[in-house]
Amino acid sequence: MDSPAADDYLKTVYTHTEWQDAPITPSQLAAKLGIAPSSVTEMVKKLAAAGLVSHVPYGAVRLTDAGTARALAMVRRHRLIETWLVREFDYAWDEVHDEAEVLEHTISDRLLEGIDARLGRPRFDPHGDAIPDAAGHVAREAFVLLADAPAGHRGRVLRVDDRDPELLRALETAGVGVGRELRVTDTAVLLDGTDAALPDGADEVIWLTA
Amino acid sequence: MDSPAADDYLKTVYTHTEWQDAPITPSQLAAKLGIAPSSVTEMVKKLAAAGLVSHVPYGAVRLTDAGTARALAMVRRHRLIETWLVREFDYAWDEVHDEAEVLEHTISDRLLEGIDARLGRPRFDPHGDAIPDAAGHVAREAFVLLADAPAGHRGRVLRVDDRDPELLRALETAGVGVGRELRVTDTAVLLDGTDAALPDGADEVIWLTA
DNA sequence: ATCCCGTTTTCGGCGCACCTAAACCTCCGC
DNA sequence: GCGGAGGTTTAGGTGCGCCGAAAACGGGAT
Repeated sequence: MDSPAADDYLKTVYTHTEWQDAPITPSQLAAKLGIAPSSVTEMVKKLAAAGLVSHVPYGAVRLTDAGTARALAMVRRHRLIETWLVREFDYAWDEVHDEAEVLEHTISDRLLEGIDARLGRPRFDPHGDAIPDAAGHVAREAFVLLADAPAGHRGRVLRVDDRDPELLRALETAGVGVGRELRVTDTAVLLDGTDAALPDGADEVIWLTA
Repeated sequence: MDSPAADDYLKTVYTHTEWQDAPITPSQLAAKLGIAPSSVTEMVKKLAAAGLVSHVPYGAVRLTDAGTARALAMVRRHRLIETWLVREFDYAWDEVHDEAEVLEHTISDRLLEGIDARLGRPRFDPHGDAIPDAAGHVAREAFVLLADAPAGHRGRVLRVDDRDPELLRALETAGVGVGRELRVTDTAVLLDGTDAALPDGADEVIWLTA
């Protein structure tokens, strides 16, 4: 059970629980992968048979240790490739996702290692997502979703979800990027003391330090 | 009719006639691609229907103009990637083929352009094969296969076939590389005036200037 | 306690690229 | 001019990952 498709499932299950708690359901998996729910049932059955996920009928999907290891390897590939495209080929942070999505399945371990070495073994990608090291270890920091941050909260932007390029560009324009300090009031989000005028939906894709 | 598989067929048909005249037969195609002859029949039929190759039943396979354009694009990708791996990741010239074989299908036009620019738009790859430019133009020089070179012939190594890594390493050891000058006598091949002691089969993979 | 509705699964099916076995052409040697 | 060997094609079949339609499940609302 090793194929690009299987790797995509594992990676998607992993990233789902990276910034929230609830395990992923089959329909959520289908939506994120852009495929029919019935296809998910089928693939999940195979992954479960291979010991990569655990799944009881009509229940959620969880990674086993073996599945987590495989997922971490894919996440590492994806994020290293994104970092590399931004640093060495001047891709903007909203342009790297699709290319990385393909290359993560096709680059050899050797080339990946070469890229990692050349980049100086970075621990975070351009969106602030942690890059697992070759052994699968991940840097972690306490976080809160901007939408959940209470009035008065101050925090550094830890991470911006990379799935909506348009939103990413809007944030760029607004001056919001990984590392920037934000302050939450009950009516607005402040950047350098003034209203950041965030685009719609921004509070659902920005994570701050807790 | 555009798929990695189709591109592999087109590329293989193209490269077959790059250093010799006769058009490729279905069985030769099957052998080079490592698949069954019947699979070739099937795919060639589809390629012919798409106007990419011409083929009469029981006959050889030839590229149409459209097919040639597609083949040149693939050859360009393959050779640029090989060049890049050697120059920027210290791959040896016998190690690049497999990685390039995969990446040529998955790298975007944009990234390819970035690689081309970064390499300074090279016109030859590490084996001496010409890299078509983005418009499909190829540098060409008169050549002769070492096995066909008459006694007394002197020439610069234009190209070494890259399909046999073991042979490539043996040539490396013997000191034979692209650009080296060879002299053919009726009993030996001389490099710097002394017998180059070429490995078996070497004369079938080395091309010299005519 | 029951019903209902959204979620999940089952079922049959598709396209792709490949396979083997068997039938079929071609053309060379006699 | 014919037979046969070798190359080519046809026929039938496989695994993979996907689909839509319809059946089955199960948890919240009544």
